Amino acid sequence: MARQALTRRQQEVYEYLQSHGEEFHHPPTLDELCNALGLSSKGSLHKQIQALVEAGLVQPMNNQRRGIRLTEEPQHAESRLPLLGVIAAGQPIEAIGQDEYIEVPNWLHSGRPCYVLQVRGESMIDEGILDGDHIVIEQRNHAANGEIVVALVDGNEATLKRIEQRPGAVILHPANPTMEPLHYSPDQVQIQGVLVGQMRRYH
Amino acid sequence: MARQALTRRQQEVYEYLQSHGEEFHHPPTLDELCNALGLSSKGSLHKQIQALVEAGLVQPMNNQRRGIRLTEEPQHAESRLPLLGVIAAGQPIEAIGQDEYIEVPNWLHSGRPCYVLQVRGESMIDEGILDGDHIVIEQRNHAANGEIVVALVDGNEATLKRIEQRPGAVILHPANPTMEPLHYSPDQVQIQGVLVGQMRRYH
DNA sequence: CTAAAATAGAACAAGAATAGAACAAAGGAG
DNA sequence: CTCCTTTGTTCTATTCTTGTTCTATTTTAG
Repeated sequence: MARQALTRRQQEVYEYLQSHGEEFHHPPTLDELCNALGLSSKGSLHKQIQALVEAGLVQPMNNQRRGIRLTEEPQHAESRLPLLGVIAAGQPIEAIGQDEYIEVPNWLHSGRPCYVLQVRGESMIDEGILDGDHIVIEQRNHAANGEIVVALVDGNEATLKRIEQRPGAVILHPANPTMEPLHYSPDQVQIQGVLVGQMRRYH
Repeated sequence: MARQALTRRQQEVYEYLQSHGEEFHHPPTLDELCNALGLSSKGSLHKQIQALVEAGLVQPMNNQRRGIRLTEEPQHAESRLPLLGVIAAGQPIEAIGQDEYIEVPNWLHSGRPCYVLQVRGESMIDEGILDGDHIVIEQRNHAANGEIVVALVDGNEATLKRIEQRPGAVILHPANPTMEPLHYSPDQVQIQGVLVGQMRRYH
């Protein structure tokens, strides 16, 4: 499908659907969209929508009346995740420049919101995570025992460790034989995310 | 296309598009660009843009009106590399089904031809390569000392090891303290590729 | 100084967007 | 099943937007 570039208005309509599409109880009808966009003719809008259909961005609706809906997460085009910074055991996460993004293959991260950190230090060496590796973190504030998490200890020390949660205690296991497991009270430890992927380059 | 050198103004316009192009909601029109550049005549600007089109730097827009856009975007696309099979130290590479491909971020592999293998076994555990990891291999039949290579020993045993080449001998260093370096004669060892990247998923 | 480049400005033409009406098909109510 | 309402589709006429062309003038570079 040779995707023709969108015109200005088509772009606007598409972006509106992306951002405000959720506000409708049901997928919006042409009239509802006209209203929302300040148009007074649905015939005009229909033409725009039709262009989006041909561009593969909107589900074709052949005379059906199920409203306008976007195609399912189409090309996953944004397989880029924000690269938030550098994590070194025992230190705050060091932010990188602003709005840095990095390519991540889709099969490496879950469908849920994720971000990427770069690892500094050897604290996870026994888990096969080396200095300089990029790790993919799923944004969550809870974890299952045995998962590797990005945890914030005492509000400012970020660390990457395997977690064990017991009644009244949280134990963080470093994957480095020279370090001891650390015991905390649950309110000292805040889970920032769970490790779902890892990448390394050698050249 | 013999790319004619850009004039001063053409260069300026092009650099502006590169740096400030993102600031526009939609690809800018000639008028918008005039405004942003402090020009008062779009006729003039059109001539500059036209030169950039002929230089191949700006997408030609034949009477269409969808704004000015540069011709470089599609490099973000994530490429897929062939997933050839499973490598386990000391065994032939076990082919996976035919024509299997896997997404690999562009920054992980070199520009040169590469393929992907899945690792079985613990033989590279000290290099941070675990059982189940996917590794990206650049197709080459030579390597520098210290690089990690996929080597074929005696014609059928594939193995992933750090290589050391001396006159008259090839030494393969497993990255596992329980294994000894292996010495071979150069004609026993055939290099199949060099490790350039590695990926792992945890879920 | 001379040629090329850059600018302003006007005028034009074709694409894009709009309104509005009319029509057709779908879905629901009775 | 039939009628009626809703909603998608098609069409035309009109207006707006924006790329294109041209010419005259000014600025810059060799």
